[in-house]
Formats: sequence, C-alpha cells, structure tokens
Amino acid sequence: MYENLEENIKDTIQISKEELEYAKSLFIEKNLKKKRFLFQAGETCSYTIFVEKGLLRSFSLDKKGNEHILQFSMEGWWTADLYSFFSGEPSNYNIEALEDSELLLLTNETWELLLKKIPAFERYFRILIQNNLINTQRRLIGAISSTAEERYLKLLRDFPDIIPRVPQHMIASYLGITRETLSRIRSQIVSG
Amino acid sequence: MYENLEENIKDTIQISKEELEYAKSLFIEKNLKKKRFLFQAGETCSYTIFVEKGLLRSFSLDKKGNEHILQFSMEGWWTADLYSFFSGEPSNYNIEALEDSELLLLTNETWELLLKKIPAFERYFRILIQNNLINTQRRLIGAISSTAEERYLKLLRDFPDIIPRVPQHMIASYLGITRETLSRIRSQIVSG
DNA sequence: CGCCGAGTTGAACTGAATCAAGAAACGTGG
DNA sequence: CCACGTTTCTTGATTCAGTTCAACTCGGCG
Repeated sequence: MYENLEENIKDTIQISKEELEYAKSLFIEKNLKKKRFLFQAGETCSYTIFVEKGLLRSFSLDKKGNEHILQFSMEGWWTADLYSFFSGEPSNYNIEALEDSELLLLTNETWELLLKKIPAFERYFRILIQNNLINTQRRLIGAISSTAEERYLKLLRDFPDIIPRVPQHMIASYLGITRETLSRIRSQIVSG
Repeated sequence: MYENLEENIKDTIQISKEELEYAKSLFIEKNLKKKRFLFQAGETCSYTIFVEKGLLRSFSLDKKGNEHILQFSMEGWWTADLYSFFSGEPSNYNIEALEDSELLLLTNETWELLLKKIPAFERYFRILIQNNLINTQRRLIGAISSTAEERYLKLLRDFPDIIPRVPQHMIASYLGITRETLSRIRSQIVSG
C-alpha cells in the first residue's frame, strides 16, 4: 500500500527508517471507486492526497457548465486544492477518480504534525510544489502562445502515459479546447 | 535597502534577530537600470531574486519572435527561473527591469547555506512557492476558459497596481492577446 | 525639429467554437 | 451473454473572437 509513497520520499529527501515509519503512520488510507468524488466545488479540501494507485483529475466548472481540468494525478503524484486546504475556504475545484484508486491522505493536523516532527518534510514538499510550479508555468506559457495542435503534440511528448488512460474529451478539456477540435486534430495527424 | 525583505520574512516565519542579520549578510545587492537584463534566454539563471524596489518582468520568446510575459515582479516579490536556477541548465526566460530597481540576490551556494543554517527558510520558500503556484493555477484556468475581456477585467481587479506602471502592450502580452485586441477592449469598456 | 516607440482604428482573414447529427464503444441489468 | 441506453467520438456547416496587416496619431526625447 505504501510502496509508491516510500519510493517518492526516498528519492527526494534523506530520511531514517524510523522517521519513514512514523510518517506512514500519519496517513489515512482511502479507496475511491471510479467516478466517485473526493470532494466537490463548494466543499473544503480537507486533505493533501497522495495517489498510491489509480488516477484522479481535478477540475473546475465555469458559468456555462464547461469543465476545465487543472491536472491529472496518477500513482506517485500528489494533489489537492492548496488554497482551500490551507485557508479552510470552500474549493472551486472538484477531485474525481477516473479509475479505482488507492489514496493516502494527510489532514491539516497530520500535515502540520509531520512537518513539526520531521522538518525534512518541509524540504520534501517545497521540492514537490516547486516542480509543480515549473510545470504549471510551462503550461501557462503554452496556453497563451501555442495553437491547439501544438499543445496536443506537446502533451503527447511530455505525458504520453496519461492519454490512453483518459477519455478524449477530458484531454480536450485539459488542453483548453473542445472535443470536436481535438478529434479533428487527431484525424489530421494520422492522415498527414 | 532591506526593509521590504525583512518585512516579508517576518510576516511569513518566526525568526530571531541574529538569524535575520545572518540571512541578510548572504544577499548580494544589485541595482538594475530600466531596460537592462538580469539574464537573457540561453544564459543560466544564477540567482533567486528579491525585488526590494522597482519592477521586473520575466518573459519568453516564441519562434515568431513574440514575447510572452510569465510574470511581473514588483517590490516585495521574489522571482527567478526556478528550473534553470536548480538545474544549472540555460533558461528559456529573460528577466528585465521595467523601472530602475534595487535587487537582492541569492546564488545557489548562498541559498543552500541559508537553508542549512536556518531551516525555517525551507518553510519560508515553501510558502512563497505555494502561493505562486496557487496564482499560476488560477491564471492557467483563466487562460483556457475565459475571453480576452474577462481576463483583462480580472487583472484589473486582482492587480490594479501593476497596470499604470507597465506599457499597454506588455499587459497584452501578459494576458496572451495582441496589443490591438487590448486596445479595443479598453475603448469598449470606457464607452460601454 | 524630427524621429521612434506606443497606442488606436479599420478591414480582411482564420483558428477554433458552436450547432447539429450520426456512428461507435461501453457497461449494466435482465 | 445479449440488448438497450448512455456516453464518447466523429464529421460537416456555420459563426465568431481574436489575429494580422496596414495606416494614422500622439507624446516624449535626442
């Protein structure tokens, strides 16, 4: 149950066996079946979530009811609405399982406890968040400077594993285009 | 010279007078005149930069030669190309002063030293990066889900101070639209 | 005084959205 | 294991937001 988490931690920071065991003891194990939500917009995001197995998406809804996917999170990744988690305010995002998933959760309290007891985790989370920021900045620049096709090709290059596990229309909504446009782009790539 | 930095640190973490003095001793002071670059794409970003006074922009160039502004950084803000700074690889971004600016710089070495000597700075940077991530995620969702006008109005609401300090065409390039489109949006807002 | 960067305005063009309809794939219960 | 309804994907026709190209104005600075 904790293999991916252990690996991820060991790859990022130096930590003793005892500390690792203590850390693991703080997590809540949760299984989330496909199509179930961990939370929905309007609710508070009460956890930071490590995906041990499976696949989640976080997305928001605009006024017209269109979904916009902020990120996919597969095994070995963390996710949460950081703003809601730290402020306690209601989230604008939804987190939903796209496959049957095994999750490891930290509450606000256990998260603080972990950092207090094992300060190396400050570094761990800083590095994770930093990598996430670097990626999000790249995606932002891509979103304001590239065509739909360029963005799709970039996704194909950077995260090829995600694509076969997710319905097309969700890829489209991750890229910020309509399903119709993505369908046309794909047929054009095959033939051209 | 260090007022904004001190204030920013004290607002974010608990730290003793001596620690603060030590921290301050690690920074390099640098003045950067308007229109001068701290570094350009192709060079490595050798510093994390605190803006004590003035205003910077970081931006990238696409193949067509168009600029895309990742962020404006005014006094009290940090900036850098995190990827380049930590990996040592050449940066894709440029950082340029939009006003005569006073900067405080940490190199890779002094940055590591600071974290080693005063672990509370792990927390400090984690919180900064986290807030930056939250903002960048919002901007990303905005970029893929809102119209040009909505994005401009949102900028007006969220960061009204930036706008009068920066030429219009840079606001446009921050929003991911052309100067012509921004000009039309603005004239429409006034009349409508 | 003249030049250059910044901003405005108009007209034509285009990438992607929208609207509409049908085909294929999926999974759920009988 | 099949049948049916639902979801997903595709294709075509039309529309529209924003780009591109071009010409002109304004203000500041050498």
